[in-house]
Amino acid sequence: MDDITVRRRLPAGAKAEQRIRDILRVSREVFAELGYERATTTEIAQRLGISEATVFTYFHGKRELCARVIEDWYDEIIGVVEAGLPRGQSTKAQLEFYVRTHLRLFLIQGTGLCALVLSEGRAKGPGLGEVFVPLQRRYTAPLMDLLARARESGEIRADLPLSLLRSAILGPMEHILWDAIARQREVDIERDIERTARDLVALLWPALLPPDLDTAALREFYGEVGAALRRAGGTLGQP
Amino acid sequence: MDDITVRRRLPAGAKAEQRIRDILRVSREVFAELGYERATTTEIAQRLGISEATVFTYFHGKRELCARVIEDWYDEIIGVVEAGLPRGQSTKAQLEFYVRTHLRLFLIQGTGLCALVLSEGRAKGPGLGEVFVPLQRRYTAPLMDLLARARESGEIRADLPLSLLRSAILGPMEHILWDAIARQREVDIERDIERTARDLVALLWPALLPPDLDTAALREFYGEVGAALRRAGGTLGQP
Amino acid sequence: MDDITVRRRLPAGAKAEQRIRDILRVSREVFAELGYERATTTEIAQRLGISEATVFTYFHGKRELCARVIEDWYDEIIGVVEAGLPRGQSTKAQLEFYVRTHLRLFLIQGTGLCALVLSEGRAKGPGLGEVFVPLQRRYTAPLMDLLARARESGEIRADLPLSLLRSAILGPMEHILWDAIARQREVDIERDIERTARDLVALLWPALLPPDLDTAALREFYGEVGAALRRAGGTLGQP
Amino acid sequence: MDDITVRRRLPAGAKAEQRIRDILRVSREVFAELGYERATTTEIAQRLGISEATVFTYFHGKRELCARVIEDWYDEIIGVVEAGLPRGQSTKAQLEFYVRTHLRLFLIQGTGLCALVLSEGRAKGPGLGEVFVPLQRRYTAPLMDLLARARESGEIRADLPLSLLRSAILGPMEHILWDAIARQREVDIERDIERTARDLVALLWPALLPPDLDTAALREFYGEVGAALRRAGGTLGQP
DNA sequence: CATGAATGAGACTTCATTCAT
DNA sequence: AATGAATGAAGTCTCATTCAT
Repeated sequence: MDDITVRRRLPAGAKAEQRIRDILRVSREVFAELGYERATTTEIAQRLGISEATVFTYFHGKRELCARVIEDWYDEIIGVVEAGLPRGQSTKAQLEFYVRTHLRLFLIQGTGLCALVLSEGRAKGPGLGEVFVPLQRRYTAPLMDLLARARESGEIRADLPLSLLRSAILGPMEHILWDAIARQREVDIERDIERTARDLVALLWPALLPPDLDTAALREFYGEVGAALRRAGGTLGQP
Repeated sequence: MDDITVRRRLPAGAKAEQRIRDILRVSREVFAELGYERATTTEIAQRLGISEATVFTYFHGKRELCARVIEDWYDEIIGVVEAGLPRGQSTKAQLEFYVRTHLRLFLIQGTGLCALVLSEGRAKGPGLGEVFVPLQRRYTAPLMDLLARARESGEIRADLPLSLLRSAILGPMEHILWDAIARQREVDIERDIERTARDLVALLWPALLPPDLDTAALREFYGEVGAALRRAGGTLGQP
Repeated sequence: MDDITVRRRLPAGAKAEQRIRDILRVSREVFAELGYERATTTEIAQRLGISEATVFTYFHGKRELCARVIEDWYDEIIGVVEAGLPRGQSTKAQLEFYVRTHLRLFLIQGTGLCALVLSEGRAKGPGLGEVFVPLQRRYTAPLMDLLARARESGEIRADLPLSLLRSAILGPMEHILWDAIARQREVDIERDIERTARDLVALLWPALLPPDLDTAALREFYGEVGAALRRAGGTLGQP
Repeated sequence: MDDITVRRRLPAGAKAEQRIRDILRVSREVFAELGYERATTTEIAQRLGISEATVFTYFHGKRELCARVIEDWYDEIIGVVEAGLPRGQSTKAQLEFYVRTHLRLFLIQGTGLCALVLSEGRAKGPGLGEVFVPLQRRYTAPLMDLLARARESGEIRADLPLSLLRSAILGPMEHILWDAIARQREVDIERDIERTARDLVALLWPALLPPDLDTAALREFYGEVGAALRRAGGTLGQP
């Protein structure tokens, strides 16, 4: 549609890349603070101490710029999660990591961006909407994988759609974040995040477990494993 | 402040009330579709087939109009919930009603408005923010009451803050809605809503119950052993 | 020009006249307070507690209304001056009356109208300008007559254009009024007016007198008249 | 207050300064012709053959633009007067210079601006009023100084407030200007100004001198007797 | 490459005025 | 006669975007 118009080639090179990084960094701030519509190219250029025209030298327009900001932000989050997820540990531990990491990343700078995504993701007209779907998919992929594996092994319940489980985890997180923003409490974030993440997983964990396991069966299993452990302990020493 | 100028008296009659209703109805649509900034008074007037000036005859400005739209929408939701909540039935049944009602109201038209509230509620400067706080409180009041009563009677857990429980219920709902919007599947909504509401409560219900510490610990142990076994299985083959 | 458009007939009758008087009274206030452009038909109607449309039932438009307001105001002033001017007394006394009367009429309500005339009288486009010239002439006529008579009798100087003398009297009056408005001192107006009028005439009077009369000749004349008076006094008694 | 939004940095260069001068020049014309309210940014832009937006690139709004126009105009007048006032010469000569200079400056372009100041200086609300008070003071300062010095030396009368003397000089000037505008006679301005200035000072000068009480009283007596004689003459015939 | 400068398009808003009732 | 209701026309102002230098 629009792409009939000829687009000038954007600059490239080491210096150019630094420029681009700077513009993206500041744009992220501005879009996060003000949202897409209220953010202005003027503001971005001014915070950088450069001319507005320069911004347009490196990006084809406000929309593209914003799209890049959001993509980069997603990439960052996805990268941190994929790099740090303690795959060796228990599902619950991985879940806690996931929640904690997200809360931290969002609270530090991401709430505005979160709002940005939420509100711009739905624009009807010539909005940013198209950009989001694949990003959203990549973004939730680690969590979906985690849940899928846990379900295959029977560790978590299989009687409900995975997407519902995902919503039950991401939803509260977002809600908590909005609440935090609304209340402007930015004090003692670190501590709060730790505790909130632990509390939230503690709260949700029972919801994820298979509902049909009988306490009696559990006890029996517990007893048997204990006995096996004790027997092995005679040979191997305490684990 | 600057309002030395006298404002035209608003029309008030049977016809006028119909006009106001019409304008509000269409404005709700437009704001919901486009958000505050992208929505234009021109669009609203055009959809109604009236002059823009007429809109300003009934509302003092875009902001006031939007505020009214949001207030009315909240009022609607609050009204429906308060009127229909089956207080005589079990907590779980009430919760199901609450979830079902919200999903329905939001899906029918409210998602855009939801986005509106979410994104405008945080606007700096002379935004709509001030309007929202009390509305938000009234809006969550029925749920908070429900939870508080259930907690006093020992029916649900008391070891975590109520606000967390609230987030664990409202959050997933919003997330589900966003998901639905993003996917544009508006087919078979009625059936979906019924099932989704039932599923969601089924999912969350165990999370709300007081943690039977024994059972919980057992379940966790069970899960962890299973996981360890699987991990080892990768190396050793099935035992 | 504009008068090609058909004008509806205006209402007439006793009731109608009262209406017209009311509208004119309030319009005068509003125009005086706000000036032509900032005054609105809305404001006028609202202060009267009537509908805007009613104003247009009695006047063809804002412009005509304002023109009537100004005409009536001029008529008032002219009437008061013509009725009260003490023609039997000395020129100086008449001048004092003229100045005092104007200061009072303007200060009580006229300053806004004065501003109105001053600023609207000069509008290039489709302004009110045409209305003013004849009014201005009628308005200054009493003063011009007074000066003309005094000049014919040799009482005041004949070496300068009458229009200059007129400016030397009206100009300071307006300047004093502007000053008073600017300073917002509306305290003790009555007393101030009295004194200011006396002072101003005292100041200007020497300027009006013929400059060439020799003090010596005056003294001689004085002596002769005095002698004549004394002689007559012997027959007639003290005057 | 609401100025959270960042304002575009104003251009600043040689070209920019020329632009600013052009805009100010034309704006002065337009405001002078039409007054603040009737003047439009559209008109200003059109006369310059530029886009309206360009005007707003250099000035933050109509009000600021108008304020600048008036300030510049005051500065011009003040500058010319202060630079040219022949302080070495007689008080009367200085007064003549002052009057002549003002008449010239005002007649050439200033009458509209004079009206602007007069009518906008009194606007309620967030008008231009605040700008004027200090300007007005600087503007009248040279005249006030001149009068004060002359009074100290006993050259002019001390029995009336200085402000009255000032009004007696500035007032007629303004009145003469209004008159000139109203009559649209812009022919032979130079010659007219010279003569009018000389005449006006000739007229007012006696008013400023200390009242030689004897002479003044005599003149008054003379005038009154003459008047009485004339009046009686109407009845009695010439004596 | 960077930018100063300009602008088209469009937003919200006001208000005198008309007309059917 | 009075008015409720509607509106055309116009005004101020913003901002993403372009282009010559």
